Amino acid sequence: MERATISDVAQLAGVSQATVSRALRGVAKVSPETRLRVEQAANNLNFTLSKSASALASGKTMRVLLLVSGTLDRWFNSSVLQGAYDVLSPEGYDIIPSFVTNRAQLDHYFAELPKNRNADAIIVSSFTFTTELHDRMAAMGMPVIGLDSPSTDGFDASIAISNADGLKQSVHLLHSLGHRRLAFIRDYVPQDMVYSTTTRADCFASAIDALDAGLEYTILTAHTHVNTVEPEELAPELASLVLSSPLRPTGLVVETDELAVPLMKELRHQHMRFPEDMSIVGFDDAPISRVVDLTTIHQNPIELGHSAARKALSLMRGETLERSHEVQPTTLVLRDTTGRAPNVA
Amino acid sequence: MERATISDVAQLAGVSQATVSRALRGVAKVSPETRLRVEQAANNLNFTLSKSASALASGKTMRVLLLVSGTLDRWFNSSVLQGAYDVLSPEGYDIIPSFVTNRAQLDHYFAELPKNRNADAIIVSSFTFTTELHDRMAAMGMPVIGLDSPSTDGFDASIAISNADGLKQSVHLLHSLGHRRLAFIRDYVPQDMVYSTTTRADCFASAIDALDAGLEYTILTAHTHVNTVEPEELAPELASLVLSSPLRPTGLVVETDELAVPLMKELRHQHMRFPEDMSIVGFDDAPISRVVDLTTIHQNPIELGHSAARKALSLMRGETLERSHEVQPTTLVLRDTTGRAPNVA
DNA sequence: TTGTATGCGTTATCAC
DNA sequence: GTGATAACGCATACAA
Repeated sequence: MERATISDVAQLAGVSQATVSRALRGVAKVSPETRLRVEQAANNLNFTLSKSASALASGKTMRVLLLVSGTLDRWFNSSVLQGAYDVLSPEGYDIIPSFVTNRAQLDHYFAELPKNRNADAIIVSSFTFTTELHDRMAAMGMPVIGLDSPSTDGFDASIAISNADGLKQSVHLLHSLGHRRLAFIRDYVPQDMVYSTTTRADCFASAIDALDAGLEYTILTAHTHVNTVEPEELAPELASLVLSSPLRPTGLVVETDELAVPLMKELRHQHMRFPEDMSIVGFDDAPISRVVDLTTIHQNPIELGHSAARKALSLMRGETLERSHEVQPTTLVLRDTTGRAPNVA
Repeated sequence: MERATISDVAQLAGVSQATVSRALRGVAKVSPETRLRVEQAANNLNFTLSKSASALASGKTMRVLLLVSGTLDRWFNSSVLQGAYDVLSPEGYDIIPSFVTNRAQLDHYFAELPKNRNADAIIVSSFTFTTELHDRMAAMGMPVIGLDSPSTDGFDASIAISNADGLKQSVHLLHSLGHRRLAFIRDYVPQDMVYSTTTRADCFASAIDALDAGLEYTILTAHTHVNTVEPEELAPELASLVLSSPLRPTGLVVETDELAVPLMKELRHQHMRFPEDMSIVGFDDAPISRVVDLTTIHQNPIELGHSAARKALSLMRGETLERSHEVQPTTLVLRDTTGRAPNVA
């Protein structure tokens, strides 16, 4: 009843350890008959190769780390995981997910885990890095793939979306609908920020400046960080920020759908109608936005996961990527929460 | 620049490999001074233990498998993952998630992966098992923890929720609100069913029978399986099933919130008002249900993950659980989609 | 195509 | 409390 080892299989098949190893992995030259015999023997003994032993002997762990910012049960993160799984799993790789929510945890993660050959590559999602961290990653001795990172610095490869494009699309939409006073809504930005979504506010401002159409805008920030509470708990505060803003914005752009939805709900409680009184644009095209017919900027985190995983695969095989750093386009999804600006003073 | 091994550290610290191993793991007797010296040496060399080597030598892989039914980016599954992570990660365990969506994949999974000592335990979520699979699991040589499984058979431990209680609560609620004709809505149930949610229809029927209050009911099933399409694509079909049912139900109980939300939206397009014309109860209390104020049955998959992980931990340590198989209660969450039955013929 | 021999980096069992 | 040393189960030159 003890689990069998490779030599048990070898013995039963009447061949050497080495041949069993070759046959089972389908590499090198093994005659069809031998292969068959080995496979049958392995089957009889209920045998599969030990990952630990293989890893030790070969130097490849067949594991890739996935580090995300924020908990694993968030839509974006779990979708990235699913995407990475889609391409890595068929190739025999295990994915080891983990997450951090602040700079301290991030530092600790990089200080502890990856000094060693405990994985063949790491995919790092949605972080803003310091140059110090870049150096540390570069010294890690394994490919580091960035996903949705503001910079490509320190990454061997990366896949990102263009927050700038997305925000530009939002701004242009609202502008063309006649809105002249816009607001960007976001949650609290920690000093030790690690989230790349925080760059969206800057993109929003840049888009308006670049448009140069005389639009006024303001950036409204909640006091509480959304990761410490549920998004809907921020809604009252955000709503009051919007309604009490001296600018009286008619066009709202929100950092994420997750934030936009409860905000919109709260504003409706305050008798604001969308899009008659106000227009609102989210970001992400998360499933929730379809439910409430929210106009938003589409991105596909599963695809990001695919892309990052493919880059990881190539890098692990020692190939050189023709395009190390790529950017996925974002698209504007028009639904029911945007319309012509109201005729107000 | 080559990564250091334990002997490099030993040399630098002026001790033996064995002592380094003991010191770094904080086990057995090592004098404080020695420990300090070793730790400094390890730090200087940027050294951490190799998981592969440790696993091979010790026989413990420090890995636990998490097998879920359905993709990893679904709310329930990613929450379970997060929960398991919360308790396993601090203990030094890696979690290796994977998923299957049908019986064939499930069989393949069990045929391939776990014959071997590639993990110390496995958590299996939301499956309906055949006795054959039970036997296979029992023979796997590692603790098997069930999560949300209809039966405790074949599991060394398990944590579940009471679907029966939840459905009973739904039925009683609708009954006490005066509803006399109920319908249970679900998506297509594959022949080779692996999802435990499919048992909910049975619970619904049993609850009505047990109530014995003369309620009439019907069970409405979509033709397409929700895993092959987006939930909202099923909405039109489900809505027409509801509205064309000869029973003319006024109280709807839906298998999951994920299904209830688009159904309700579609029914509203058909001029049904909730709860004036109809009442609807979901199941899960997924975040989406809060957004649309759906009355539903609450469960907490993160807690399930915690519980399963704790059981796994104990089992891996060779402890005997005082309560191997536990059931978490479900609670009814009243929101805005349920009300008194309409006064119709 | 197949077999032999060595090493991968730890842990654990002994001694001391 | 610490140091040798033999496993652990496999991959891979190198031979044959």
